[in-house]
Amino acid sequence: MDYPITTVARLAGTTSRTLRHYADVGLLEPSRVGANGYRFYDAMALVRLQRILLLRSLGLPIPAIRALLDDDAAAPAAALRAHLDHLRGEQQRLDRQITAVLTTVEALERGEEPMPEKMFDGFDHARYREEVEERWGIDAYAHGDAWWRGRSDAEKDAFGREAAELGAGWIDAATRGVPPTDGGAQELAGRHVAWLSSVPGVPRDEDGELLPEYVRGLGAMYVQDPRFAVNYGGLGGAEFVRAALEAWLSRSGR
Amino acid sequence: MDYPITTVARLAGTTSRTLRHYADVGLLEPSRVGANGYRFYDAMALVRLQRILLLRSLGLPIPAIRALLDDDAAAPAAALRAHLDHLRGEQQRLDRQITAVLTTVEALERGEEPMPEKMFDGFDHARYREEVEERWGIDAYAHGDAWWRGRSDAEKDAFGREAAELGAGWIDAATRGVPPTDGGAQELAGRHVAWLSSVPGVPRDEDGELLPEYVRGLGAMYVQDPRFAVNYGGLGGAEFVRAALEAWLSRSGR
DNA sequence: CTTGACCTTTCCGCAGCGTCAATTCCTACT
DNA sequence: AGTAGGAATTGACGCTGCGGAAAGGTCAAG
Repeated sequence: MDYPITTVARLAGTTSRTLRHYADVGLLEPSRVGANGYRFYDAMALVRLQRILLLRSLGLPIPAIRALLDDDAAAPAAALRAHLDHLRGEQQRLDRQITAVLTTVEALERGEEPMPEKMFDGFDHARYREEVEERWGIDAYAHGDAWWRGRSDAEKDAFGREAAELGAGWIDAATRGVPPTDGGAQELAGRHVAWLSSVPGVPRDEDGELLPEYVRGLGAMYVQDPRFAVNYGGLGGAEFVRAALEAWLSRSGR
Repeated sequence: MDYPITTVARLAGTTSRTLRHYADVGLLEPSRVGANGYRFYDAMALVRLQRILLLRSLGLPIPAIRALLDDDAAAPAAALRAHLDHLRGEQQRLDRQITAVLTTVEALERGEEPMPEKMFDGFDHARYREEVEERWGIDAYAHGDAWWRGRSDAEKDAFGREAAELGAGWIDAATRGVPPTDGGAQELAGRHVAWLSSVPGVPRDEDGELLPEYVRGLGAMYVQDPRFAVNYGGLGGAEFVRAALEAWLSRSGR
């Protein structure tokens, strides 16, 4: 007792194309193939199909399903838990992406320029000040604009160039796969802080050192706001920068 | 002043292949192409690249980015809000999938059969009873097993056949795109309730009618548990069934 | 015998690049 | 000038899970 392909497809709520595909990838063979090449499926095949469709509705990839169904020693619960971890990872990624889109949309609707204007800048001036002041409540850049306009073109260029070099260095370090505590990354962190420190008006302690809170706040901002993250190769790069800055702070006695 | 492709890729935290791909799909053309075919990018191209990478890091598809950057009349905020809706939809889908995987994993670890055993059944007996009792606290199937074992093979077959026909009908209705309040769907709902009602031991009121709470609970269970949803073509089908049952209940005076 | 429904295989398409492969180009060193 | 080596180029295939179209067999009914 077996049934032709369309009947099976209707019964199981899928398509004949899918059934052929499953046969192609060795996931579900028809129980019988007529002399004319027609495929037929019996009860056992239907049970297997139900299982396949269940697992696919849970999002498992086809090779995982094959392993689960074919390997007698396979532990379904363990496989599903692993899949669950993967799904949770996706969920977190989505969450972060949503907040990133949201901050960008809100900035846009406040009338801010959402995208970098100055090449190699990585340090868009007005934007930077507004963000820092609004979000972190720090009176940085009180005289920022005046300072910037007071620089010579060569000085502006040098500042921008260092920004670009830092960006490229961070991107390189982040994609090389070394930990943020790595020597190279820590050197970058030092340079980054020095670069920040070259700006007058940023918040400092009595010794003239940047406030660690300020550096931490910037790190958080790099991660949260894609308009900054883009300067470090995207979200992953920004997270690397934040971690490296954090490590640098704790290593240099906060 | 322009830069070769690898330099630009490193600066922007991407790859030369990606830049070529963007040129292929008309998203970012190099500002200059040497006589030898080499690509070079100037400051304007870099700015555009930064914007592209920012938008991609937000998850926007390439055609949307092209529309945003090329169409002067495009409203970036609106596009991003639309994208946000899409992301939220994905998030909800993920949430539901995660709970589905979780219920399956938990059932598995309680030692239950996670997958359908009886073809055309859609009504696995022991499972059904356990689920209903455990989850909905209803003393259904008090005599269920005895009743089932007492049936003749022909009766079992008829019961299973009706289950299969209902399943196929639901799948068909759900994929046809009609609303759950549609006449055909409502007729299915009626048949479904009658089918459920043919089982002794299910909870009823004084008139012998199924308790609406019981029907509602089953509808919720079809949606939440993929082991049931699979009988209705997956999550979407199960949601259709739940909605149709709900509508049927309210139309038949609760 | 023809129609029409259902079946077959085969191949392109999709999103966004990664990853060869084969080839050419530029720079630097001898 | 020759040559090695690094960097660039253009194809073209691969991946995921099928959808869909083309071109053609099969089968029951009229």
